[in-house]
Order: sequence, then C-alpha cells, then structure tokens
Amino acid sequence: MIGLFDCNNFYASCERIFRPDMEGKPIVVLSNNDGCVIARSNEAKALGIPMGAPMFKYKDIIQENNINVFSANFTLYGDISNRVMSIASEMEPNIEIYSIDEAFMNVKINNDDKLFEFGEKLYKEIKKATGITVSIGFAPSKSLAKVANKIAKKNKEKIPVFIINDDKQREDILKNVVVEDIWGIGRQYAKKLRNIGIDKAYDFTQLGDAYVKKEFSVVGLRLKNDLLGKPTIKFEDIKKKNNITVTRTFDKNYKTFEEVRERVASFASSIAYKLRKQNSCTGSLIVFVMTNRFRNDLKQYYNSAYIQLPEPSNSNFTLAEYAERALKSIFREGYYYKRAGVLACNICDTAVAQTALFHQNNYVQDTKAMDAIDLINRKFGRHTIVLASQDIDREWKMNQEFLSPKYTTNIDDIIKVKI
DNA sequence: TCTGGGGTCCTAGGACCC
DNA sequence: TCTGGGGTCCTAGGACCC
Repeated sequence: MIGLFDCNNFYASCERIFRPDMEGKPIVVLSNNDGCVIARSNEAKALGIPMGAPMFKYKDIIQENNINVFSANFTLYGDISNRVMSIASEMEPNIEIYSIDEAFMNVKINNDDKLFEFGEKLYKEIKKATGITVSIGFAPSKSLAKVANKIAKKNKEKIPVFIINDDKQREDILKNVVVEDIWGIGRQYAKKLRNIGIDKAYDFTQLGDAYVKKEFSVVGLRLKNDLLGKPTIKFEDIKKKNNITVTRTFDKNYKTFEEVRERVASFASSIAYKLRKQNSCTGSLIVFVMTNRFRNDLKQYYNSAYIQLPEPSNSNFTLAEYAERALKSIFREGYYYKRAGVLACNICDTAVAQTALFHQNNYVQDTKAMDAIDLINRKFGRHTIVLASQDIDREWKMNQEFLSPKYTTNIDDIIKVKI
C-alpha cells in the first residue's frame, strides 16, 4: 500500500511550535520580501485570507482581525521538515519525500487494522517529537493515497488516518470527488473536463484511453489508471534534482549592470552550492532578467540567455563567471529591473561529468577551494566567504519585517527557559 | 509604493545525423 | 501523381505540483 502523510498548515504550524501563545489564533506566513501570503492557519483561512494574497491589499483585514504575521523563515521550516522526514524514515525507510511537508511511503501492510495502527503511531511520533500534526492516507496507488489523505484531513476530531482499500468503496468515494480536487488536474484540465460534462473523478476514470491520451497526454492516461487502483504513477525514492533554480524579486528597482550582476553572481554561487550538496555538476546555465510586470507605466523587458560551460562544473568561480557572461548578452540600459534568476540545466553526477578534450579548468584547485569555503561557511555562518563579485558589504536586504528566530539552527536563537 | 519561489513532465517543431 | 526510415539535440511552450 502507498501511504501519504502531509503536515497541516506546515509553515504556520512551524511558527507555532515555539509560540504556544499563538495556539488557536490566526497566523499568516509571507513570501520573500513580505510580498504575498503563502501559508495560513485554519483561523486565518476562516477569515477569508486567500492563498497568494498580496500583503499590501490585505493589510487592513489583517490589522482589523489581529492576524499574526510572519516573514518566511525557510531555515526553520527546512529544519523542522528534516526532523519530520527522519522520524517517518525510521518507521518506514521506503519513503519518497515529495515536498517540504509531505512524503509517500511504500508500506508492506495490507490489513486495515494494522494500517490504521501504523498511521496512528506515525501521527503520534511526529507530534511528540516536533509538535507538528500530520494527516495520513493509505491506498493502492499514489493518486488514491492523495484522495485518502484529503479525507483524513477533514476528520477533525479523530486521529486523521483514512484508508481506501476496496473497489466498491473506491468508486463511491471517487463519485464524490470533483475534478478540480484530483491530484494532477489543474485549472486548464478541469475546465476542459467540465466542458464535456465530466464533473467527478469517477466519470474521468470512465473515459476511453485513446480520448484521455489525446486530450490530456500520457500524463492524463497514467492518472486515469492510477485512479482505477492500478498503481501507474511510479514510486521513486530519493532522487537528485534535474533542475536547480535560484530567482528573486528585488526589494527595489535596479538600473545599473553592477547591481544586477551582483545578484546574478550570488544566485550562481547559490546554485553551485546546491549542486555540490547533491554531488552534481551543471553543463549549462540560463540567466534571465525582467522588469516589474505589475507596473504598466514602465517600459517592460524580459530576456533570457542560455550559456554552455566548457565542461560541467559546480564551482562558484565558474558558474558566476559564465552567469555574468550570459547576463552581459541580455542586459539593456534604460530599464528598471525587478527580478532576475539563474537556472542550472544539464545536471549530471560529478563522478561521471565529461571533461573537455582540452581541459583547462582548474578543476582540482576549484574543488579544494569549494570544500574549504563550504567548511568555513558551515562553521562561521553562510556569508563568511563570498566571491568579490557578490555583495561584500551586505547591502542587499530582503524585506523581512516579521522574521521569527532560527530557533533550531542558530545557537543564539535557542529559547531560554526560566525555572 | 507594495504582487514568491522552486520544481516535474510532456509535446511539437526545427535543425541536424546516418 | 508518386518522394524512406530511424534517430538525436535543442528550444519553446504548456500543463501540472508544492
């Protein structure tokens, strides 16, 4: 059976762990730069704050209702996530971490009572060790586990575990699931289905294979079979990322090449670091810049450049150098830039990276330098050593007005208890 | 004034190879 | 009138997920 557990209101719950006074009170968590609402507690949802709400448009509602606001603290969320995942892995090592707050598990139990027991134990262990509550669904396939998970989440009073384990029950449930709620059916596909009179997940599973494939591609066909209880969407344990992206919206408009270059160099360094963490290199980069798409009064510009590296690399030096070259090719004077990003494509394992025929890179030296930099930055803080092209004076600051402490990762932020 | 960030997979078309 | 068959790589775009 496939299990799926999912943390409830994850970011908001993380903020609550060390703020028990926030229990039962509305909380929202904002995106970088305090731009949009990206997480809400149940109380905030009930007050009608939608997902993705721009902060400046909802300021009044937030104040009137005394909603507690937090800036995104991804260091904290990432650390809590690691703890949750490691507890789950101890109970079932066959686990696919699907996102920061959810994971599939391939459990070798097919008895409802035993499954429920397993789910209950998982719920309690995670709750006890981290303070986070999860909802758990079990079913023969991934998409059905998603459905089961959703039902479990609605079960407010009991232990949130739900099992789909027989055909009759599965059909009855799918007859009550609207197409919008199917995992893998988004806005466009839902519209398409509604247009041909398909409203429920069950109706979708009754469509012909050829038709589904034509209209929704092989992805849709896989989904159909998966919903029929034939596990078709593969279970994959830990895999490396095929793409790594670092993009940011700036706190203000940038006009000069130097300002944007600094950001791009930092993004490239950050990508290099992420590559090293998963033992990968990238063979090429994409760099993009764009103006503020919400400002109709300003000239708009978007451009991206693809650049190949002489050979795959995960060195800050190389990536920053080539990212800058790419940036040079697309940067135009006279615009107000609001956002830029660097993408690593063609990622490969470091061990099998194909070096150039006339290999001239200082690969060995770079590797040693990167090891040393990583070690120092781990010991003394993330920005102890940066490239000269990066923001040495730390002028660039994200708007983070409501940032909570890094309770679990920074020794100075650990809470003090008076006895 | 202020509007996030990071991923996956698939398809189609163009340019190329033998 | 009729014009093979089997590939690769790259780019762009569209759909989806959290």
